[in-house]
Amino acid sequence: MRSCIEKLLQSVEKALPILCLRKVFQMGDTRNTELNKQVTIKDIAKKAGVSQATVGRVIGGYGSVSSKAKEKVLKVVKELNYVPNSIAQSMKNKRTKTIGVVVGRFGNPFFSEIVNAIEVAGAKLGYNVIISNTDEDPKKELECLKTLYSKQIDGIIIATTLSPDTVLDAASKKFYSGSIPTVYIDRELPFLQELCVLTDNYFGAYKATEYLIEKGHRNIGIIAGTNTSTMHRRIEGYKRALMDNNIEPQEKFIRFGEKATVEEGRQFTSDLLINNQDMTAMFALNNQLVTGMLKAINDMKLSIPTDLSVVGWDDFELAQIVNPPLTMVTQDTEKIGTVATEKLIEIIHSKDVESNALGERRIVFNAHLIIRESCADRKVEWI
Amino acid sequence: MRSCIEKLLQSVEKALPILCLRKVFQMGDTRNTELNKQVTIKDIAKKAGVSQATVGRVIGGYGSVSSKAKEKVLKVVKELNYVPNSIAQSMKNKRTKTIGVVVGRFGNPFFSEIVNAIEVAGAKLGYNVIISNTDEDPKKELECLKTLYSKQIDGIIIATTLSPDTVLDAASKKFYSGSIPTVYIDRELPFLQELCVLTDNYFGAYKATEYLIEKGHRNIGIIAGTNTSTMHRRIEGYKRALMDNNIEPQEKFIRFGEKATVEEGRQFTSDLLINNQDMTAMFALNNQLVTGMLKAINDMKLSIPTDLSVVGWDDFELAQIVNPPLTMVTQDTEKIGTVATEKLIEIIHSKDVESNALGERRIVFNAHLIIRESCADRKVEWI
DNA sequence: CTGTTAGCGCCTTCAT
DNA sequence: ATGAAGGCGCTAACAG
Repeated sequence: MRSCIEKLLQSVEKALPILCLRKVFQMGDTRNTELNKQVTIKDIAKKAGVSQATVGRVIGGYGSVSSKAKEKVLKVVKELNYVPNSIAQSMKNKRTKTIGVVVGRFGNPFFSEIVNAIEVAGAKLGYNVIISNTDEDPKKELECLKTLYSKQIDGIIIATTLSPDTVLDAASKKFYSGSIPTVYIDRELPFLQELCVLTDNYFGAYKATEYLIEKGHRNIGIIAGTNTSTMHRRIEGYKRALMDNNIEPQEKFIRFGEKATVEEGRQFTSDLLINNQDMTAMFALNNQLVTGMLKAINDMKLSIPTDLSVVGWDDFELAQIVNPPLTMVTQDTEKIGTVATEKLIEIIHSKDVESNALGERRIVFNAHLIIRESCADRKVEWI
Repeated sequence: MRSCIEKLLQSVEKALPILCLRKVFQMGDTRNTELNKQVTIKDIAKKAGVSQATVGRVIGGYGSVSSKAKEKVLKVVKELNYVPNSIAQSMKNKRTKTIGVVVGRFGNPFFSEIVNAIEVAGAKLGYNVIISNTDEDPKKELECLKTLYSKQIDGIIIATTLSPDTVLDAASKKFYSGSIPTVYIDRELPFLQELCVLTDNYFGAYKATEYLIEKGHRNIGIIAGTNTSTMHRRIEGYKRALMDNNIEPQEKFIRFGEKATVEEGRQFTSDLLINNQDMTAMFALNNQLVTGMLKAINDMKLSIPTDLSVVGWDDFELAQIVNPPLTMVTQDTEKIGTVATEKLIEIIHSKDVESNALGERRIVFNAHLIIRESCADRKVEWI
């Protein structure tokens, strides 16, 4: 039964018959011929026996053209398979119909869902999307913005890695505010006037913490990461919920990482568990941290929720079918992406017309607490 | 404890002090002023008291310039915060330093991981990435390609939604082959000569099926989707493994969907389970189908691997910590993305120099079977 | 209704 | 070492 490799190789070869190779070489002939060279408006004009302007009118659908000129042009357009050169168009009319998206890491499902929504919403309105990873590094972020700027994108959607207390020099500020339509997502810089589309992080964290408190937990660990408004607000919500219930927040229950990675989540969790025997619940503040947390708990052979109650942030499809199903705070990534895109494009268009700005400063969506089975009641005899 | 909403609102307001608003309005002044207008080479030239050509030489780093002219220019460049206009550059030298990526859906982690790798590899080599979703629709795919083509991208990486037996008319073929450097990923069209970077799907499916057979399973369900070479090869590998072990593949154990979504996975799984009481194992051929399969199994209150052994395709971080940890076929998404990008850019550059093509036809990576605990031994008394 | 023409910003040859 | 000038492909104002 083992090592049927020879058989395998045979069938692999069979699957791609030699015939294809021949075909391929024939096709090679079409390379670097007319098909390959850009067909321009000039070519159309020459072949149709009209002026470039007339071709432009037909293609652009403005001015007036005699029906037979139009017909001729359209015929040649089809014949030559003409596709307009957007670069030349952009050169002329100063818009590229392209927007830039700048996030920490595209592989992060939270961002990839948002970017997916951005692409879909953008495509619907005729815009393409250029993506850029910053790896949560402010220097890289600035580089990305410069590149996008030089590519003359019409607008930017950014989940900035800058912390809310950053001080920007004038040269950098140009790339963050005022010179090009920009919408911030997920994280906001309070010193900028640009629109920000995000989730109510404070309230989401508040609700989740309150829920754990209602279950009788008082020593609740929390792991966070990235020095952003988003994480700050979540921590604030957590602390506030504790205080509103007469529990003093303690730093020993809080871990705050650099980049909020899976590995940080793992380390922080085992760290918290080892150093706080009295901790009965934990809250991980993003999807990567949740994964890390679950790994650590798994490694330590603890069971949820018997040994530890657990709440995560950023729901994922499998959260409802793992054992036990996880209680999670969720945000609507699709909505964030869609609304950010639609607003950005509104701003872009309004700029065409008059000044700009919709006056909106922030659009905030609710975070939802989805209660499943990862939190146990804690009997509190000693209260 | 409940409805502390007033308190919440108060703290929300506190968090964004009114001071910020003032600052914001001051900043508003910088809008639509010089900062906002593109600074061009002409502006630099005028202010530095030299010709445009000299500025070009300094910035482009070619020809020879006197050191004091150079100094003057660089000073003004910094003063005016000059950023070159890539669009104009592209116009001139016919390359945009941008590549297009066309996939079914970015939200799909398999693709988002690949695209992440593409972005990283591309950025390293000075290329930006435009993304396009096709939603697994050939018509949309062609539209995407046309748009990208019109944007004069330097190359394309595509996971085509076309099935291997598609017949392309000449007009469409232009967008798939021969006119612009193109690298196919994950799925290949045997009638094209372009490079394809992908996983050995046949062998991966073969190994996984063989593994199940070794465990004593003979009635193995399989769920697939999207009419692509990828899925075909996986099904072939599965069938071949069965036949090599004297088991006749039966259509009743196979389900093949349109788009390989979570929902299809769920339906197919419950369908298979209901109609085949003798089925003891299942194999889901991509990440979405795996999720759907797990959902269905969960809904039917079956347990893995006691009631059903299960193998999935496309590993994810949580697969090792769910209960039970899942046995999975994995592919190296990062490598696919990175290699596809590097090869594409090689092709782009080779085209500059002479003809083109590296001669490579396909780069195939191994699929790995990661054995965890989702498959049970099946005692086969009746053999 | 149609053609001519002047740029968009940058590159680059040619002449000085 | 430097400046003038033409042109990439398209748009649109202007003239016929």
